[in-house]
Amino acid sequence: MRLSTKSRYGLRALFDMAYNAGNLPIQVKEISRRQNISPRYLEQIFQRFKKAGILKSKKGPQGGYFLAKRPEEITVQAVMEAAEGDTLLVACTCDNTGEGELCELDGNCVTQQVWKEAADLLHDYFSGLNLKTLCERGQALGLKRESNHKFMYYI
Amino acid sequence: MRLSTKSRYGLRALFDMAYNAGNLPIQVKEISRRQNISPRYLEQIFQRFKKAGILKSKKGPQGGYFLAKRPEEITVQAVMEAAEGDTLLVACTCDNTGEGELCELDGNCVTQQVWKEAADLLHDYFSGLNLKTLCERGQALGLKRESNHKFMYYI
DNA sequence: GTAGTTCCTGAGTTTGTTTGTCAAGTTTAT
DNA sequence: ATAAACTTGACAAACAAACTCAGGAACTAC
Repeated sequence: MRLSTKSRYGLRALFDMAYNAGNLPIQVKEISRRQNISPRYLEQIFQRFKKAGILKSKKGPQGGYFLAKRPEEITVQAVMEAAEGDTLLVACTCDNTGEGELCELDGNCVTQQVWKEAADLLHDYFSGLNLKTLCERGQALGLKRESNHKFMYYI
Repeated sequence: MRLSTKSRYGLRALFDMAYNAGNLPIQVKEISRRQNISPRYLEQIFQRFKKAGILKSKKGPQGGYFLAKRPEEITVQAVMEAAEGDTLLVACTCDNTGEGELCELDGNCVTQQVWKEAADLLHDYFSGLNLKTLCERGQALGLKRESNHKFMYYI
């Protein structure tokens, strides 16, 4: 039950954007440098976020990605769903490959309840968190913002 | 974030044992038939449970696996840890491959908090459930027990 | 038209799942 | 006692899926 890197990297990257960039387009290159994530891989993750309506993009110089909504409108739950794709939070409603019926027939699926309740637990928790929440936490922790980073290297 | 089949199959199998077999040794073959799980794979999972002190085994005819403790002493949490091995519940305390320090340096790990809290949530939930709990649930659902199943095929 | 980006497709590597083979131990029947 | 049948135990090969990364095409600003 490992959390995929898509979620971990993805959330870290989005937090980074909300915390450091605000609304401005920022390049994958920048984020990957700050967060130490493979740029190419991060691009893929961002594609998912784009399809999910979390990010928008702009090509060309001065281009990059930027948040499609306000930070408080982007929940961690939405990020998870976009990143993991299958939207299976904990994974099993006992229908892995159409074996769902069999589970019902057997009736032996108390475990299904367990996974369902666990998934709900996570769902509720993740739904209560959004990028704004995370930014506030970051500020509470005293995390440094790397603002105007673009210009630092041009002088 | 998919729950590995080791956990799903494993818990289902253990529940099956507690519910149907009681203390008697039961064969992998039987469980895999009832639960529709690949027998060889289930054996591997049971080896983990054996090492974790959840199951014991007996070879030869009339042999099989049986619970090493009473059902109420086997928590779902313990099953998860035994099945998943790495004991990583949600996976990331940000030290995937010794990159932990880097996360601290960056200080950009608000996400670490999030995963930690989510993991704790699951840990608490799973620790509150055990095989006896599940059996009671099964009974409440009116699941049929397949008792004396051995003899049914010998007449 | 040139440089800086995102976007699309694919390939290599790892991990998870399944199946196969044979050895070791136990019970039962002869 | 001895053989036969049954069951776990250990190892490894085959198969599938997912993770990770790379190359080049498409687009946009200047």
